[in-house]
Amino acid sequence: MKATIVDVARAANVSKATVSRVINNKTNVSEEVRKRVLAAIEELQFRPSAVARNLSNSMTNMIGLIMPDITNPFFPVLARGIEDAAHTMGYTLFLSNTDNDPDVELEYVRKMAEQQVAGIILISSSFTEQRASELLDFNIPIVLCDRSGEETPFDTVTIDHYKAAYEAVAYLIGKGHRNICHLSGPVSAQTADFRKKGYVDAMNDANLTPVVSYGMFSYESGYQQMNEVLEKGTGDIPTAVFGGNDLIALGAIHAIEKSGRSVPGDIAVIGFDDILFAQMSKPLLSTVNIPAYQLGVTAMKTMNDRIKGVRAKKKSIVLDHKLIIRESCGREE
Amino acid sequence: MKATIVDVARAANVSKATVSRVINNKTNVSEEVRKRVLAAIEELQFRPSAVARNLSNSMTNMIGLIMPDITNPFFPVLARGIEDAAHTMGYTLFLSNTDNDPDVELEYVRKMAEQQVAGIILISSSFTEQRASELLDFNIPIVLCDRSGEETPFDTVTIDHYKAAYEAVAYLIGKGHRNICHLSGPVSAQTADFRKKGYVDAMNDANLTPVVSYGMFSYESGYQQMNEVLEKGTGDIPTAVFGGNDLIALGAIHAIEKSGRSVPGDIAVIGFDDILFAQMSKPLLSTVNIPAYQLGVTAMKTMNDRIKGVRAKKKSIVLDHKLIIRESCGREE
DNA sequence: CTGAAAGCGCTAACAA
DNA sequence: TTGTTAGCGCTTTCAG
Repeated sequence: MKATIVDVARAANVSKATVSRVINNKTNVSEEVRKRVLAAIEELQFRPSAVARNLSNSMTNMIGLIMPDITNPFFPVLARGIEDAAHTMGYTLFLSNTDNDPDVELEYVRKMAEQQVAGIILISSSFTEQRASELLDFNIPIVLCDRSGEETPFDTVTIDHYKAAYEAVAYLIGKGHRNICHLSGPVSAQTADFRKKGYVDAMNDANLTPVVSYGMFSYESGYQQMNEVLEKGTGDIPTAVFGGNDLIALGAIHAIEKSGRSVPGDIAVIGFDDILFAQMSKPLLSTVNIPAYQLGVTAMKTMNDRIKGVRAKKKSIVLDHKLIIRESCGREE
Repeated sequence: MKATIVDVARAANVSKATVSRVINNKTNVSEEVRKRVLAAIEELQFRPSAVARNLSNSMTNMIGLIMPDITNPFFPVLARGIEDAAHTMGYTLFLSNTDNDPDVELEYVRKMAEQQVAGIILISSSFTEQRASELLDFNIPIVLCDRSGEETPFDTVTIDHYKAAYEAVAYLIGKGHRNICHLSGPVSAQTADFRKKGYVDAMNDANLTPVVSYGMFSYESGYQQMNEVLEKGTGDIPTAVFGGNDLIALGAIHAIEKSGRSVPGDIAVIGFDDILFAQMSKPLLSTVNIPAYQLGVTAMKTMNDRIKGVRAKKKSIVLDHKLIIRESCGREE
């Protein structure tokens, strides 16, 4: 059987309270007694039960992280940022994947609420008003990450997807492209939607006609979407493509090259996210860099402030993105 | 304030015990009372505290996952396998990254032990005997994943890194290569070591001279290691390279091509892991496929069996790897 | 079928 | 400075 606080108390010939005091580094314990207790702890290999502490404090140091899919190259970096920050702040992190299924998402929120997590960092794909009110019912700190929404009641840490997309497309337009198509992610995903809007507005502002195709945020989807675009006939073939994320862009490049065309020679391609592989592909992928790690760290900090009651009113943080021009859309002159 | 079991009991006009019975689906509750309680639960939005339950049961349903770095493309898939399995089995998963630091690793084990996790799935870089005995002291189920060791007292789920490496190198030799170098990961990593041994033995068995360089399991490291090899002078330049993992192999390809040589024309390259990018790179990367997802699922199953006490004696599972020939080492004739 | 009561391991007044 | 005593919210005998 594992040693408990009573065992230690007995061994050190003190009360539980005293043992509690020393393991919590309270000052009001005589040096002599403290030593005795410490010795007993060492002796018995005593390790205080977080469960019992949590119950007693009616407060845990666990944070729930709910994200679409850790397997998507963008998320591990984000998760790492969160975990690192959580660790240094003394929290422990729960991981879960929703595959963008709202029901699964809610199930996880429920599960984590039962675990009495101190807070939940949510990377929700589709964030509706109804969902917001459901979440509010849990009465637990939530910070939305990589999803914005002035309209939500929660703290928010994200980048400006709309603006970033607008800039990427504007860049393409600036390079002389008139026929630019957008290979978007799923309609239901908020980020996909924001990026699409940025694309559409950039096109409209330049008096160009937006053309968007919807798919998944994956390499295969990008490949397939691009193939469909390519099959439309010579006249309609774009000179530039804006991918909803890097995976899509990479898949598109594959399709383009397979069709005998070159990137950026025949068709320029630009992605979104700046995942690790964007710096390894051929051609090197031009894309919009999102500070994923920093996003995670910031989200965790925001969460901690919220938990510690540092601030009462909602906070919306928007980190900076950056257009990264590499090879896939033609180098800078 | 959140509703507790007493609130429900009061509202339903029954005792806590009865409420407990219904939330645990015990049979000995009359239909009428059950309904009344259920109504009260719904009414009060009651959600049983896992913390309290855990304390009472002196057993949690949390599993700790300790891995080097979720940011390394191989791990997210593994983690996903574990998480999916954990979820369906009713467990909740803690995530942590050690960066291969044994001290950090131990710190996390300690932390998770305090959290009273039901078990720990450990992907340990360097697994010594001393570490094994330290771990044993925690007296908590541990399954080693992707790390083997007949010599450890723990359950183990892995693939045969040695054999896989041997086969990859033998394949290269079979293709006529005599001068094959190995770009290994860090000496301290067990997997790197096993793979290196497989390489060395394959070379020796063919009366060839092994040449190995050590680095990190990263793209940059592969790039740099390959550059060093290339700088050695024309005579020593290998005709084939075996990368310690895919990232290294990909980095090596970059270095090779940058030096004006071609892959696989001048130098054949083969990697290890079969990460997502191996199927997207140019040339497509030949590599050894590790069933990462399956590894995760199996590890979690093994853990569950252990926790449930299905078996007492140690279990060592070795899953199958598979040599995947794509483009980077020359296509099959 | 239902309730009373003890206890899981720890913390936090309140006394001494 | 140290000990006593209630709980924290739930499960689980043991009676009835």
